[in-house]
Amino acid sequence: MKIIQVYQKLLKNYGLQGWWPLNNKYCPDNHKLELSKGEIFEISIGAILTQNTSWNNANTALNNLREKKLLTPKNILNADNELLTNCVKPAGYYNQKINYLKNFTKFFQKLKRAPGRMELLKIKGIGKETADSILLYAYKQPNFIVDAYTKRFFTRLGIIKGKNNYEEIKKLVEEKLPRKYELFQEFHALIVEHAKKHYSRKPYGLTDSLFNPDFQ
DNA sequence: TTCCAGGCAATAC
DNA sequence: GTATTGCATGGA
Repeated sequence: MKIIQVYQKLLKNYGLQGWWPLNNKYCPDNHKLELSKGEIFEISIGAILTQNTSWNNANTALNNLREKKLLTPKNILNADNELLTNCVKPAGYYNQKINYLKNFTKFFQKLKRAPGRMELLKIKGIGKETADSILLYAYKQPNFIVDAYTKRFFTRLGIIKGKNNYEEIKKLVEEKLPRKYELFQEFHALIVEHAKKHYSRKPYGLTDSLFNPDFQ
């Protein structure tokens, strides 16, 4: 099956996902909206908080920060450390994440334009997936995000085999699909939605009735 | 109780 | 360059 067909099948089955959730809401018309600087910051902070953590846990932390008025660059950097820690705690890895948040925020404060991927990757705490999440959802750059779900799902479909690294998988998708951010946003969100149901527990994909002909 | 979540950096080989 | 390990909360 071609990659574009995988996307079409997911879209037909689940519909538009409207990522990234902002202020506890998904935005189906996110594609058209011009994001404010505050919204760009919130998406970026959320991308860091959700590293290897469920969105539910990350979102609790995000709401804590919002409640304490810490969802602005200035206030995060001036925040009392104990307060910041308590806000971030539900997201897990809080000792690391409060520093990751500060590192990104210092970078963000000086930013006058959309960041480059390389610049983001230099920040301690921003790896490939987080950088691509920020670029794709906050800055609407056509970067495909590769995550653990994507690797499992594509492996199961036979799209990738064995030891593909992040950049190879990313390139594969970006070269085979129209380079539009709207498409990459929806595709990634759809993969996560589908994979949550069928690729969370080993053996991965055993219940994947949508893509396994044995179930049809 | 065990397993896993929208990873990353440091370290070891 | 690839493999392993520590980081941590909360839900299923």
